[in-house]
Amino acid sequence: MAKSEAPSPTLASSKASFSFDAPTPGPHPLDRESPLPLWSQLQTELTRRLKAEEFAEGFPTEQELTVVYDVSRSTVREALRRLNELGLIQGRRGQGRTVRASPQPFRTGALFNLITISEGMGLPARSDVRAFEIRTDAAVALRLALGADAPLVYLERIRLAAGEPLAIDRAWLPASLAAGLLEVDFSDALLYEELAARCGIRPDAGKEYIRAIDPDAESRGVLELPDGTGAFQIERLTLSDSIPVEWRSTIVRGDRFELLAEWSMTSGMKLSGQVPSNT
Amino acid sequence: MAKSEAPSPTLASSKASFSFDAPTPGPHPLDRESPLPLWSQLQTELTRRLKAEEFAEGFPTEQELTVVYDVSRSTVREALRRLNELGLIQGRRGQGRTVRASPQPFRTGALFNLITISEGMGLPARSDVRAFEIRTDAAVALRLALGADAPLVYLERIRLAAGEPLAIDRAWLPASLAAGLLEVDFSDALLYEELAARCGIRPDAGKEYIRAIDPDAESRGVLELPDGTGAFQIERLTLSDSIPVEWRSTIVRGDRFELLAEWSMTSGMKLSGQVPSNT
DNA sequence: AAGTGGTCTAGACCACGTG
DNA sequence: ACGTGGTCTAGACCACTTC
Repeated sequence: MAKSEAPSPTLASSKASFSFDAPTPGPHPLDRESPLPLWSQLQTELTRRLKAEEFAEGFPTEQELTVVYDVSRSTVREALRRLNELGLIQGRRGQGRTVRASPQPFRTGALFNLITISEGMGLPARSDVRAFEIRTDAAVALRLALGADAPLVYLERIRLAAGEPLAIDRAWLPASLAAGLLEVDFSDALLYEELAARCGIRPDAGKEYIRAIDPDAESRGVLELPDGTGAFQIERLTLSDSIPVEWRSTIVRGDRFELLAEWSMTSGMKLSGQVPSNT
Repeated sequence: MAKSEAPSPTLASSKASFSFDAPTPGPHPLDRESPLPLWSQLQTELTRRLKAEEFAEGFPTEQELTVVYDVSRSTVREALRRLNELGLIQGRRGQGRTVRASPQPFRTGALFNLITISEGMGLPARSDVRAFEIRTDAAVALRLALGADAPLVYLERIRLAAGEPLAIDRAWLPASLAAGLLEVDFSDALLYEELAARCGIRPDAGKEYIRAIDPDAESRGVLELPDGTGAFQIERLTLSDSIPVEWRSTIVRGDRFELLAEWSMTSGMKLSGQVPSNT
């Protein structure tokens, strides 16, 4: 059922439109010349279509996907397995896969709470890009377990929320892994999404140091932070497959952000960020 | 290399010992008649051998496992994938798989990390008791879900670490529950321990708001906090059996304390406090 | 009976780390 | 150069659900 008698062109039917790059609806072809694995491309592609709500009338079967994207069933399953782990879809033997209502506010192991705190906070992810280039930095390279003069992709952004500065965000990534990011416009993109889509890197572990500081005059100016107000400094080492992929240092306005830790015997601990609820 | 020229019988070599059921060392055969998938049996089998520390000298390669257990590489990989997800082994392209040191000393739900942060921090819990009495406080009573003029046990302490001030700690508890505490000398006692011992109250849930502030002059004086340094404000509502038992407000020196959050796909999140590891 | 996902096989080539 | 894990293919049979 629900076979694609669709008006939109499928990939299998013809090669008529092979150079489409615009955000057209329907399936986009995979790039067999890309260094990214096919399953990774397929995962990104299906995530895109999920967000575009193209599967409102049911998720495709494995068989359909092998035909539409012209890959083997194993490749399809590898991509679907990851989507399942991320809580985006759900499958059952005999009755196909379904799109999950909400991306699970709280998945099994993979909670990205801390990662997403300074990455969006649920607010529009507008940013002011102050620097985006290749640099070297001996101190950062050390933390990334690289040589002192290793080239690094450096991205410095002012994160805005409701039009007002919320944080200064500085990120360094090994250029050997992340050079593919350089063409992205990060005034309106999420770093970890682009990292997955363009570099095939998906953070799976990390360490975060959270401190309370009194920011220097320059930071105060950039953040428009009033006197008598403090700030968080959050430094983060991000790993993927046990390999360091990012060092990040973020300064967050203390009057616009707080951490909320909830704990209970039964459900364990949950940490989240939010705008201050009182005082 | 490391082929098993072992004294223990391998499966591939012969069918000589087919009715072994005892906990013998070495590989046990899989049961092809079992309703359990082969990969599941293999996962169980490898977990058993891991616990028996049979892989102290290196984890077998995929190729070896296909031979020893007589299954396809896909089946082996399915089992290894799960062991990896559970954090028992770790693999990298080109250099084989290794047994992971410890499956993460990470208990399921009941970590009291945050609670113990200002309660001890691993340092001697010396305190300077500045006030300890019955009071009323309308704002605090509201948070404890009590009437505005309900009597509260109020305890204010300067927490010392290595003889230097670390934090100002103010705690309010309903006098109806905690009056039994009044005879304790809290210069050298832990609040939650006394609460359990004398009042039979054991916190089992809580909520903590963590903010970065610029402390006022009085707090700076008490904490001996240098200029140009920030501080944490940590407010906590503690529950026992869903009943509020404590409201606490703590101001912690930013130069002597940091939060460390560690996150991984396999083990979830862990939050702890420590003295800063770097600037 | 037909279609789905779950399991399994026997190959193949490649990227990476080490000798 | 070699062995490792990573990816990919083209099949196959089975268990389960729905019709």
